[in-house]
Amino acid sequence: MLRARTVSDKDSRRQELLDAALDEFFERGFSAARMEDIAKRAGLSKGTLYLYFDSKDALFKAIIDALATPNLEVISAIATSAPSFSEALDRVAVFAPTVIRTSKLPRLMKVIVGDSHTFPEILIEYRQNILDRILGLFGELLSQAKAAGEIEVEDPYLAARIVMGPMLLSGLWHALFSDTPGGEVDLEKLFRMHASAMKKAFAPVENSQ
Amino acid sequence: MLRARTVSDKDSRRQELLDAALDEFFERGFSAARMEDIAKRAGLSKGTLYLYFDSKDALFKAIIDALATPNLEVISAIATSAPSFSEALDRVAVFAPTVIRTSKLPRLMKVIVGDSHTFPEILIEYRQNILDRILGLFGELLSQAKAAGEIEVEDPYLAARIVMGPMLLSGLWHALFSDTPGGEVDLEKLFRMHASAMKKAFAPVENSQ
Amino acid sequence: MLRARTVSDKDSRRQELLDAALDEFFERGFSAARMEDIAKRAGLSKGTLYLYFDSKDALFKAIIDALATPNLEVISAIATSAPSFSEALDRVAVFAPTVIRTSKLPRLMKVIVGDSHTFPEILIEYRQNILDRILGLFGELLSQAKAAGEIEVEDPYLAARIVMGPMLLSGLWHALFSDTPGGEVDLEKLFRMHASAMKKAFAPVENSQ
Amino acid sequence: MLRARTVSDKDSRRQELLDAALDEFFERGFSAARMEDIAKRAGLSKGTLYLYFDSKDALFKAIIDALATPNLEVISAIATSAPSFSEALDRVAVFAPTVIRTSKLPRLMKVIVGDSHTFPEILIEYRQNILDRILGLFGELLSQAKAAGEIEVEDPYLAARIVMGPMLLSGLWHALFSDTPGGEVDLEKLFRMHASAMKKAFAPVENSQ
DNA sequence: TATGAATGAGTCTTCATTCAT
DNA sequence: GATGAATGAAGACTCATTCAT
Repeated sequence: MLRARTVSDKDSRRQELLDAALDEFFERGFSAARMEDIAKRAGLSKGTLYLYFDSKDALFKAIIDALATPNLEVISAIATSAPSFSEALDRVAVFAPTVIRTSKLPRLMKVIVGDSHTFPEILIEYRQNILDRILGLFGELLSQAKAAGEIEVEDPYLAARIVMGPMLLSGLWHALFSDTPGGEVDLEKLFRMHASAMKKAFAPVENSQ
Repeated sequence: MLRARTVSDKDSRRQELLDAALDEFFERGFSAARMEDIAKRAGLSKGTLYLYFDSKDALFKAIIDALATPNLEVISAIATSAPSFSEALDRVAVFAPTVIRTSKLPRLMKVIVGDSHTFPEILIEYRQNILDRILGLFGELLSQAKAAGEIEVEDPYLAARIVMGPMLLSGLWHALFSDTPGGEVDLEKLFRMHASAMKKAFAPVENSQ
Repeated sequence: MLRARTVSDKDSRRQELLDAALDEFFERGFSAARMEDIAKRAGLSKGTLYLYFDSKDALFKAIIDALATPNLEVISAIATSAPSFSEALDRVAVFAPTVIRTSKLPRLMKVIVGDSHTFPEILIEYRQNILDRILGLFGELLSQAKAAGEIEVEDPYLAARIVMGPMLLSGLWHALFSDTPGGEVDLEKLFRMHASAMKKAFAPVENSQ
Repeated sequence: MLRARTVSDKDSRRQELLDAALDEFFERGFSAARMEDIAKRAGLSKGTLYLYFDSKDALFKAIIDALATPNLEVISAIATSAPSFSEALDRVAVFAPTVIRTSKLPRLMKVIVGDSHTFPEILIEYRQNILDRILGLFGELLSQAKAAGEIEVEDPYLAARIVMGPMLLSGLWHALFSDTPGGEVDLEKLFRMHASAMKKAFAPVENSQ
């Protein structure tokens, strides 16, 4: 392989390694993934991989770091920019299928679920920094919608789990089964139904006298 | 260790090994789990473990076999015995927290998600025999409720994923985080809200003239 | 298995175990042979085998002991009872094919060649007590025939190796190849030719003027 | 250990490993030989051995492959280049002692006899490709000599076994006993006698009127 | 920087041997 | 005496990591 001379060369090579690693971790699991395979997948040799990451552990952590924040931001953008709960659900219905199909998020979810045990402290950190944040955003959204009289809900932060549940299910399902016969799901239709269902689920009770 | 002489001795020892294995696979992942640790957790030696299971692979498959069907049946019982969709949701609200807290199902879910790659064929089989079945049961339930005019829903079998989503989320969450500070969730409240939300989500539109 | 009550019961059971062990050692080699398989082959359990032989090593040694002397005696009988070298060869021609085909000798030869390294001291002992003895008997036979003017030979004890060579070859060949296609040898014909060839090989030079 | 960088470095290291493996297989038998000992004997570590051979099995097969053909060729050269049976025997008398004392052939013979059971298919192949070929060469030699009136023999291809027998005996004997007291054999003398004995054994009957 | 040869700790699996029943 | 469950030492093989080139 040619040498990476410039800083941006190094950055892009680093990124290729992260991508390759996520793929291998996803396909084989952290323990079973081989450093040499990761390097090869990125078109490099085993030794070179170690110029970029000190260890397999470091590689794992780097993946989490590299993906957690951006993903959080995307989701955050959807949740916070929407003027209403209803509008947020519509945006989810539009974006979720694409995110599930094209982003690394579903693969990352699978890796985190599957290999979390390797670094318990990372798992806790991840939950606090990412998952709690995301649930908090949706909880906040519901909370504000409730305050605005848009919806009626007992505990907005718990309700966020009801809203997010189908997304997790769809993401993991896609990661695990999308390429097996009978494993395809019509995500567009599903999330259209999801938006509509959630709107009705939390709609204020009509007291129309 | 005392000797297992009778058939039932051997059965119970086999069961202890399966339990120990699920725990180890759950805590460390299939690859990283050590046969010796599994044996020790069951109070036996490495060699003895091999009297009961031919290999690590066989142990993994035995876990799936031993747990898949019973779990399917429990869920099936809830879904099919209910006289209505509404009643089924109420039952889920009652049982789900207990199942999530006390059964092996959440740990099994985590293991299957995390180590699915080890035996791709098992994963597919599991999806077809268990997951598709469960989703199918709920889909059927929704379908019948729709036919009975109890609910209004575009695609009952897709809607089943909306209903199941929060269960998966709660199960995995419990498996991963229930023992970490801040990871507890009020499952009773959550599933009460879930039942109520789902009832409203698919309630027929009131045409109140 | 029924208990061996009488002394002769025990003897015959011991013999069955020795036979089974020779078979397994022959088929798998000493290292790879499993005590359990030996026991099963004799219709007994692993534990019972240890009532008769203290260890795998002891079993190996017992085989040598049990077979070495009788075999030596049979050969000795042929070599010493013959009134002449010529007559001895004729008897070999008659007996060798049967011995090769039906006795344990060829299998024993293979085991000794193959697993001798396990017990170097046994190998040396075996050479001295059995092989040197057999070669010595034939050497003696040749020596006497030379003294009697029946044959002409430079070194009778070395010549014995020329006479014995084809027997070893045929024995090992039979042990290794007799049951594979194309591995059969017409032993009767071979040893008839052998007898005739050896008679001529060592015949005194005719100085018939 | 220094690194093998060039192709020829790797070739020679491979050869060292083959030599070490033959030694270990010869001394301990295939089953009992330890990969680590083989590696150490070649001055390498266990892991490095696996860079050159995929498995213990592969190592065994590689030994056969590496030695079978060259040995066949040497023998073939002696057998086919001789102008007469008599001349061939004289050449054998010259070469056999050296081959037995210095080549790997006797050790290989012992390994093949002793560990044949490990790979039955290799054994059959070896018999067909090497042993049958060698016996065939000598058979052919005898056959031509017979046609030329040099010798008189009923079945030249069977007679080859009579000629070869002492070579096998001497080879195995040397491999097993040459380094034990009393195990030395005067090979030069033996093969001189062998040549002379075989010439006489198959000499045409003098019909001297 | 980049490479891949070398290493050895770590893990699955086998099996001789023991011993409770 | 007979059995086979239990044990743990031993060995094949893998792979993260190092480092000479």
